[in-house]
Amino acid sequence: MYQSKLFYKTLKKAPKSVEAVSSALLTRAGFIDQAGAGSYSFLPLGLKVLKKIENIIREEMIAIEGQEILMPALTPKENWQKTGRWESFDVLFKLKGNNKKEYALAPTHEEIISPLAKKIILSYKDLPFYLFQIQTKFRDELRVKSGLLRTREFLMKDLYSFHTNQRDLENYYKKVTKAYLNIFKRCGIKTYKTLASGGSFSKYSHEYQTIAESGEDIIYICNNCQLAINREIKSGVRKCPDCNQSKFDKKKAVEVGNMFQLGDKYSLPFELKFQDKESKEKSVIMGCYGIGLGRLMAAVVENSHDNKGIIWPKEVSPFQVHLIQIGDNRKVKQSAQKVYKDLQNKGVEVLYDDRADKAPGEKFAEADLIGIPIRLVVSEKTLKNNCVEIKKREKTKVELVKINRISRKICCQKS
RNA sequence: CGGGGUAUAGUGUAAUGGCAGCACGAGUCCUUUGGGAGGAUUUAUUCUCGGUUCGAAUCCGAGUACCCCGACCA
Repeated sequence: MYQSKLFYKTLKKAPKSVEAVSSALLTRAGFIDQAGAGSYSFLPLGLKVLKKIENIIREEMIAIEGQEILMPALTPKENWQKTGRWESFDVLFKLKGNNKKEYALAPTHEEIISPLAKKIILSYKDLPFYLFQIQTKFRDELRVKSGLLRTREFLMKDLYSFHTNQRDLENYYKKVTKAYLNIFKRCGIKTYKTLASGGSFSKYSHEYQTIAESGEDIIYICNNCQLAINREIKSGVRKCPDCNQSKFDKKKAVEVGNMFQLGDKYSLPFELKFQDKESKEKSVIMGCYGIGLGRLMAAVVENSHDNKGIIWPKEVSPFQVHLIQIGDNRKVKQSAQKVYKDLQNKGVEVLYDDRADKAPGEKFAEADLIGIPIRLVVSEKTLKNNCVEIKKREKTKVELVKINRISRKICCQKS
């Protein structure tokens, strides 16, 4: 991508209404734009990151036999009445269509997926299965917060599992735990599995929390085994339920994912049943598992930045390489072009700062702000030695590499 | 939903009730090219509506938007 063509604009200062570090940096670097309270546009750079996160999640879901589907956001009132959530779900977006027909913009999809599953499940032979989608959710939050961390409209991965019994659910629950840890690791953040309230779903749930100053949750991390406990249930918990120790670190954190054992909570209202081996009718046992993509993206930035800007972890960076051309004479331009084409031909995603009218300082400052992990510089100075300069975003050390070796060097680092 | 705050150029900010200014950005021209470079020049319906006043960015009222704290929160 030629930077001269990229739809973006950087800001030296964040708009004054922006407070959280992640939204300040994402706004300043041209990844997102606020459309209103709790609603954001993702610009080309931001959408690239979001898509990378989406693909990581998709891969990990497929690896645990998840099958991708897509359900509607616009959903009929009757489904929500069946579970009582038309009234009890206080952030439900309700709207009226023609003929006074009422709808909910779905904040989650148990009410949609349960009747869907009912059409497929007849016998124990149809179970288990696992369905997920990556789709926009709507929640009419009483108060939005901290940029992408709490919005009214957000992309969410929601996975639902269907089982014949509790033990099978618990086994799958463990698999999802592993998949979640992979996802967060690949996104470059450390998360803590956190025991939390089940809300309206179940007695307990598990959340995946990452430490962040802008976070709205308080968690207590066990010094011994690293299990965390959400403040919302901590008052009743003196010792770590996993290892029985009682020393904890208290931290502010962002919840990037969660998991619930639903049991038959939604099977009952939707009469989600199957026939077992003895031809007896039983309720399907369900689990649900969510990850907020935009929030995860913001959490990555909360975790990984310095005073100059964002530092993207490799797998979620909008581009792998930021190629900067300094000076505009023919030799520099041709050499930079060649490096750009070589890398592209090898499948490396490159943002190429080809702008002739920008001073070097500005280009470097922008590159630091945008935060692509590898920076290459082609200039008269480097070309004297027939070289390209290479620097990692988080390091200060620069290195010169012969121009004909650079694409190979980058491709080696990739793997 | 309760409480608090803010609203001036694209962004950040100034202006006793008395000429709307500055910095950066952006446009044009020139110079410059290794850490947001320099010069010239251009760039505003002070959120909206109403009121007070000779005169309102400034005071008053209403509205709207956004932010923060709390409550709430799969």
